Amino acid sequence: MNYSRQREIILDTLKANVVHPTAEYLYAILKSKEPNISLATLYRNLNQLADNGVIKKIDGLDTSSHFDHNTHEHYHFICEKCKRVFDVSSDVAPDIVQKTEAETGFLVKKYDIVFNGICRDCLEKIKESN
Amino acid sequence: MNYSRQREIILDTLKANVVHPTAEYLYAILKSKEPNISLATLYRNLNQLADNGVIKKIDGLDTSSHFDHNTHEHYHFICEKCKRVFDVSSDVAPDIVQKTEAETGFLVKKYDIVFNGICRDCLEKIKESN
DNA sequence: CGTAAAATTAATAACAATTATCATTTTATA
DNA sequence: TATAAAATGATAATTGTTATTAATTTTACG
Repeated sequence: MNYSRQREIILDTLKANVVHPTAEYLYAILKSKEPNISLATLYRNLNQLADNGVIKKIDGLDTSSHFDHNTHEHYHFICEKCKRVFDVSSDVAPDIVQKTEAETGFLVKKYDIVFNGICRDCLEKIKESN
Repeated sequence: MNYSRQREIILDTLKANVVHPTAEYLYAILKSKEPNISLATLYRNLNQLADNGVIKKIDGLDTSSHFDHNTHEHYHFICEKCKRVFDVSSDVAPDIVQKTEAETGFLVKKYDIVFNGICRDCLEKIKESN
């Protein structure tokens, strides 16, 4: 991977985001910093960064991929009401890779856990309106 | 959900499949039984069956959704070599929903675990060729 | 430094998977 | 059996993403 100004800006922008943005969301922000950046450049670099383990690509949350600068082991929860994505600690599934490899005899290279449901804020709102 | 001949055939075909087919794969099989069936009908019914909990939609394995007639709690593994999809027992992550709800205060409605790696057969083949 | 090879870019065409539309047909039930 | 709701087939449209290409930028090295 050679240096590229665009990739640096993409990574910086992702790091500055507490959310787990989609490419489309990131693109809107990037456009204001770097008006000539191309959507293809964004996708190319996000995939490249993910392939090199610098960031993480999250699939299965909704129709598009999301991207996460936090590469520490953790999972994700998407709220069906507000659509926000939250982190879930890896404590909820201890030793899952070792257990899976032991059970199957397969080699696990990567894995992900995705939860769907209602977040605490939205649960509160529902409770209030009743 | 009213009865429909096409939906019955779709469900029967899915049940007869040990694999976890994509819509495209299923469509090829269906065509031979029911030549006039439409791809839109297939997608419509797969989503409908999944929404009603009759089958399960698996996302995040590869670029397309896969469908599973087995609705018992279990996870999936896709081999990056042979592309086959395998079941993984729910034992590898005991009480994950309760733990997640306790940790987050969120309501978990559904979740899925997807593993990527190399299956035992492909590991053997790699070992042999060395 | 200068320059050639390799990597990256912007722009956009192309693609694959899925969903929407709509006129017609099938199903449930009064 | 008449009628309203549900489902269908055909296909257009949409969405998210990747491929192509000519131009530009970056890197390696003489």
